[in-house]
Amino acid sequence: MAVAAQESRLSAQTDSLSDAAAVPGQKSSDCKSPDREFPDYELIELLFFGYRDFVGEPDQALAAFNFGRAHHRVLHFVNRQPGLTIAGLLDILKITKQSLARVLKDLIESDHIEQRAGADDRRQRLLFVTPCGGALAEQLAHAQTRRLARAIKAAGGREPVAQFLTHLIDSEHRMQVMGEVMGERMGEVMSATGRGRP
Amino acid sequence: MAVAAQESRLSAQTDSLSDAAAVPGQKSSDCKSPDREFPDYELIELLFFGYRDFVGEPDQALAAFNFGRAHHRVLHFVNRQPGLTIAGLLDILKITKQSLARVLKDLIESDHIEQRAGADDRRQRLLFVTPCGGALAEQLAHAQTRRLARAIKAAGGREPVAQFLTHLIDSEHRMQVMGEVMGERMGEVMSATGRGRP
DNA sequence: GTGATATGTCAACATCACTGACATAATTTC
DNA sequence: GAAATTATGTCAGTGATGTTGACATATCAC
Repeated sequence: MAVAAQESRLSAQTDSLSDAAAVPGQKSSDCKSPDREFPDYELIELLFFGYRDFVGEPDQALAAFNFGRAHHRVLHFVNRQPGLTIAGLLDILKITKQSLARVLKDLIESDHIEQRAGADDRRQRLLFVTPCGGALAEQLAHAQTRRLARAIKAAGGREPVAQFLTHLIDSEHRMQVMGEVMGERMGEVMSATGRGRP
Repeated sequence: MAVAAQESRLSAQTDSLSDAAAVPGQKSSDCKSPDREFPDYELIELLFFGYRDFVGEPDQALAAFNFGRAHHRVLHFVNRQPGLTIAGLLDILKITKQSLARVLKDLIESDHIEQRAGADDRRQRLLFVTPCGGALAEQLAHAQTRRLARAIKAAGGREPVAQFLTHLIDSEHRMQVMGEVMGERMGEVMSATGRGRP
């Protein structure tokens, strides 16, 4: 009703902002100009909803311990990279020392993670999961793996999915991330006190 | 498209084989216990890092407006579903009225979103993006679309990715989400005052 | 010994989520 | 037409997670 007329008026003014503001119908799906591609709203939203459920499942399980998503991330990476240092963890998570300290304190007090002084550098606090923490980390990872397996099956293969996710990462970070994700493959056999990330 | 579907179906059979062989870059191929599968840490982490960068880019752009991720989500869905109601938005975002009220207030005061009384039910506040808000929403969506396009290219096709993300969603929610994501496709031609979500 | 490094900690603050309670207006129902 | 229901607004309080900046301590490296 009055709405369409209003928008027409408004869009007439904002001609300079042209394409973006040539709004009335929001877009023109009929004209598929190659220079001005229509946003891929579908995938944007599927990624939103998919990720939400993906992390929502662990979130629920962690709520029983009064843990949140931040605890999960710390527990996950310490489980993955035994002997990880504080600095290493900060570099992976890209959060501040204080944010980490809070959740790490919880995890240590609840006996899910333990610290040991570094063998070579005794300033460092090497982080390890306890049996209890390792079990929890694995349990959560298994649930997520089951979900991933289902999704991979629907996708028709794991490799396209891995490629997709890898290239969702900023190209500047990609190599660093790959190193972290794949790290265990290379330096698998290490002494427990050896560094997780040299 | 049809090609992708065919490929999915065809490769579905060989997947169990290829995956079983390809995935376990993680664990060694020595012990492949079927009951106790090794967690897919790689994908879990790629999803974490990939999603972080995917939402990180909009986050940066929104910081200039003193907006956060919550503002982005609201702006996105209102842009996508013109005439969306408060209740509809709450149902999509799965947050509380208060959480929504805060960011919505910001978006309305900054002239990115506007409200109008419902035509049939005047209790409802139908939400619309302003030209300004629509432009911002589109700009952000375009940046994310470029990133997705790159990742899709690496994956070798869009359909597997869409399937993967769709099946990452809890099966109980999937249909509802599909309805929201695909909604615009079906009820494309609507008057501006028509409901976004009947 | 001096300076850099790894970590711990404190105070203060912002964002985004939550709960519960209550108010208002419009619609629906009987 | 009164009563119940619905859609929304709003207030007060809380919690989780992130931020900055400053400062303390132990250890290493030269």
